[in-house]
Parts: sequence; structure tokens; C-alpha cells
Amino acid sequence: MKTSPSHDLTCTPGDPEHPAASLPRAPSAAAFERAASIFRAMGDLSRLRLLALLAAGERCVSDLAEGEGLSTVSQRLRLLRAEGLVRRRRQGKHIFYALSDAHVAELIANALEHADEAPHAHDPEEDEP
Amino acid sequence: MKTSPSHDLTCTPGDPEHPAASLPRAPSAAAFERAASIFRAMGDLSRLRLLALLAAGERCVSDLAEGEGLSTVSQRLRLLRAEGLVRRRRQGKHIFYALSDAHVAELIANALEHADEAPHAHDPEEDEP
DNA sequence: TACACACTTCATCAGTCGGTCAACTGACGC
DNA sequence: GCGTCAGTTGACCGACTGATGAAGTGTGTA
Repeated sequence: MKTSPSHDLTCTPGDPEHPAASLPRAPSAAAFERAASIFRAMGDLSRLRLLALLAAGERCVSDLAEGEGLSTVSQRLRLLRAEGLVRRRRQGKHIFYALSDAHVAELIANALEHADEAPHAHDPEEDEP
Repeated sequence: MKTSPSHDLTCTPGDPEHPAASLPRAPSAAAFERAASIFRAMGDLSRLRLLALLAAGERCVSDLAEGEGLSTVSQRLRLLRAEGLVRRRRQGKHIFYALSDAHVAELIANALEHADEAPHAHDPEEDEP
């Protein structure tokens, strides 16, 4: 099987043991864009923390701010809302934010789990030298 | 439960039905940073596509490039590798990349699933007016 | 009605990100 | 050895991001 295929294909995997859980089926381009922008929204430490706080339950903005700039937090929430990750509802003076969907909490939980297992290998020489 | 704690807390939720699947337990600050940078790495359309390709199995770089700049792809892979999302192995002239962990494919699958359900509500007036 | 509170939006500005080009490394084949 | 293919690395540059402060909106209260 190591005999090269000799047509103009650039390369062929030799003996790959894919860990590939593999994706359900080929998803649409739009789904990819959505997914990427969800990830982008979650790819910021302060926003992620915000989401984690909301995972514990509904909160109002000034509660979430806790010493940080109110305006800053508001903008973060706006972004998260634009991505459909959080919902808000008004109650009198206050506006309460919550995760729009348990799916979001799942994503975070998943990533944290993964983060725990892989202790961030910053530029290793080679994985299999 | 709804009796307010009465210290200087700014606001208390009225009748929140948290969708909160809620996180397993309070995770470490380091775990949050890791998770955020994983999300950040996945929060780019081209990188996400790369990962999705790899979810289907091992591939070499020039195979992944497919008309795109080789250097560009290489840099994307470098970033993903620095985040521990992909692994590489050398076989003769070629270098094969694969997902480092089935966990990654799970994350992508999860997000794509969520992306399918929520059709991206760009700035709605109010969620509950 | 006037005022204070709880947020939001706008404009600005520094920091970061991603792509491109050029130079470099490493493994074959001659 | 020498050249070539496969891929990496570094440097630069335009584009985007996130924080900040000032001004605006809307709601309850005196």
C-alpha cells in the first residue's frame, strides 16, 4: 500500500487512524458561517465569562458589570445578542439577560471539558518525530 | 428562593425560567482562557472549514490547500496546532494533519447543529417587548 | 414635571488578526 | 553533490475588534 499511486494526485494518506468522530453530514456553507461566527463570539475571554455567568441563571446588566465599565458590558451583550446567544427581557428599570438556548451552555461545557484534558501544548517540536 | 438577599445587590431576577443546562461546576480561570482561545481558533470560517475537512480524515497540506495559497493554509494549520486542535505527522515528503482529538469534531458538530436551529436573528428590536 | 437610575448607542483610537510575498528548511531523486 | 518538491517561517500591511467616554433613551419615583 505504500506504492505511490503515480497519477497527479498530490498525496494520499498512508495508514491514517482517523480519530474522526466525523461530522453528521456535509453541512451547508451558511451553517459553517453561522458556526464560525458563534465561535468567534465565544472566543473572547470576557464574553465567555459573561455567558458562563448567564449559564447559572438570568442576570441584569449592572449585576453582570460588577466593577467593569457598564458600557463595555452592554456592548459585549449586544454582540452576543446579535449572534443569538443570549436573550433579554425588560422588567421595570432593569433588563435581564439569559442564555437564549441550553445549546449554548452545552457548547461551553464541552469546550471547558476539552480545555481541561488538553493542557495547551504551545508550539511542540513535532507530534511524532 | 425569591426573597431578595437585601444587601447592596443591585438587582434580583423576578421569575427567571433559566434554560440553563448550567456548567458542571465552577471551572478554573485557566480553563476559561483555554476554552476561549479554542473558540477563537475555531471562530474563523477558513479554519473551521479546515477542521471540518480533517474531521473526515487525515490530509496533507497541499491537499488541503486546493487552489488557495499554500503558505496561508500552513499558517492556519500552525495556529490550530498551537491550540492543540490538530496533530501532524511526517511521511516522506508529505506532512499529514489530523484532528488531535475526537472532542474537536464534537464541538464542531455541536455548533453546526445549533447553527442549523437558530437562523441568525440580526438585531431584533426586543426579544420580549 | 423634574429627576435619578439603568442601560444603550455613537465616535474614536489602540491593539490584534489574517493574507501575501520572499526567504528558508528538509526529504527525495538524479 | 545539486536541483526540486513540500512545507514552514518571518515581515509587512490593511482590516477588523474591543475598550473608553460622552451623549441619548426609557422607566420609575418624588
